[in-house]
Amino acid sequence: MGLTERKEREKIELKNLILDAARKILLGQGQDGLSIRKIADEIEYSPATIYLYFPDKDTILHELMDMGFGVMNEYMKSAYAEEDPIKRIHSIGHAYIRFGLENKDWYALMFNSDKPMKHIEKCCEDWDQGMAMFAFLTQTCQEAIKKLEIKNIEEDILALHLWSSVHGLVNLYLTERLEIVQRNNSSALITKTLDAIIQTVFRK
Amino acid sequence: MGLTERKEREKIELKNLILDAARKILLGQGQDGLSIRKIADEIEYSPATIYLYFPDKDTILHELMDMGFGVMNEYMKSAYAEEDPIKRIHSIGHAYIRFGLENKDWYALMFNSDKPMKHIEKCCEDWDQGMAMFAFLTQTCQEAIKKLEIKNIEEDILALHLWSSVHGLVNLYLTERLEIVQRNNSSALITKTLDAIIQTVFRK
DNA sequence: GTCATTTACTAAACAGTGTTTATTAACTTT
DNA sequence: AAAGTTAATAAACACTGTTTAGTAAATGAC
Repeated sequence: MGLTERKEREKIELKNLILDAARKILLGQGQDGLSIRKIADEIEYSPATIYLYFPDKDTILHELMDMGFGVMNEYMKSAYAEEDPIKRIHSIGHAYIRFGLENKDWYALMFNSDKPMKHIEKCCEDWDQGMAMFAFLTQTCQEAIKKLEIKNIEEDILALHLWSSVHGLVNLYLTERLEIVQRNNSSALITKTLDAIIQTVFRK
Repeated sequence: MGLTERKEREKIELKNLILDAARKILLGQGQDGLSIRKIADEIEYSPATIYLYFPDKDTILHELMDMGFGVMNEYMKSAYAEEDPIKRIHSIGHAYIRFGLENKDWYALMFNSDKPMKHIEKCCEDWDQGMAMFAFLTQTCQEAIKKLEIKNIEEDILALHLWSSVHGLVNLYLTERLEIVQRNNSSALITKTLDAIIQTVFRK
């Protein structure tokens, strides 16, 4: 039965070919520019073929989302290695922002788009990589609170404070609201603001 | 020349009819569900007619955005009246969040959609209502910093800190990332987090 | 080797989308 | 009444996600 195995392999190969083409189009033309027909053109198959490998477009977007978390993890590597919890929070924050600013399309897909989330609702898959990252932040917050002996702050509230701040900053930047409100170098402004936030939170 | 005046009036009336239909569809079916053809159906004209009154769909979205700021200003009214700067920041924050959670479609259009913004680029119109609101927040931050004699914080950095936090919270909620990370009552969690943020920022 | 079955793929269609163009019908002015 | 202007539209163009019916090739059984 060596033949069926080869078939299996070829099926997976075409699946990857589709995802690869989708990734290329996403990064080149954004989520709005990503269509089933363009993927089909790219891999030189008919649009209908794609539906033999994926039930719908949302599923493809969800798979791309997972790839995006892979990219983000690269940015987080040095943060994962950091021993000191406060420095680690710094590192996580800056990595998060750098990832967001440098990967507009990945970011939008992972943190703003509701299409892959609707797919989650339907198919019971979860947002596990996002949850894992938030769990890591919460863990780090707990360590930081313990180390600095901060009172009256729960770690998950602090984690959410930090996450929403960087998420807000990245979103304001990516949707161009920042540069409208403040014309000068908004990318530098974000970094400065993040530093100020962390300083405010952990000041004695 | 009373006739031409009547014509003018009728032109404006149809323009308002279009915007009214657009608003109705936006609130009923979201931005994705809002199409030129649906507007045309609603007002019982042909789709092409709409293009006699608006150059493109983005312009309509931009006009809706302005209407959205009108709705938001209602939420902000009590905040505008508040004398004490710290209480005012509280009030602004809660009004912002309440508006966001209760008006998903307005919020997405005003603070996330890039389509009305692209229209701004093309037509040199600005995001004046958004800028005015941020200016009010910055002004309030300045007053608060002065009153509490806080050192080492610039008012615009603080304002951006607060804005990005609530913007992030609202977005995480609306895109359902919050309820995935934290299953229980995420609306209450947001309020709690906002209170914690303000407490952290203005603690002695 | 031939025939039946399964597999892989696609052309065409459906119902949508924003937008443009040519045309018609009605109203205004001379 | 004729000419000119204006308001509205039908139809088309180039897209979108998705489904269905049909074809051609590879495989399995005899």
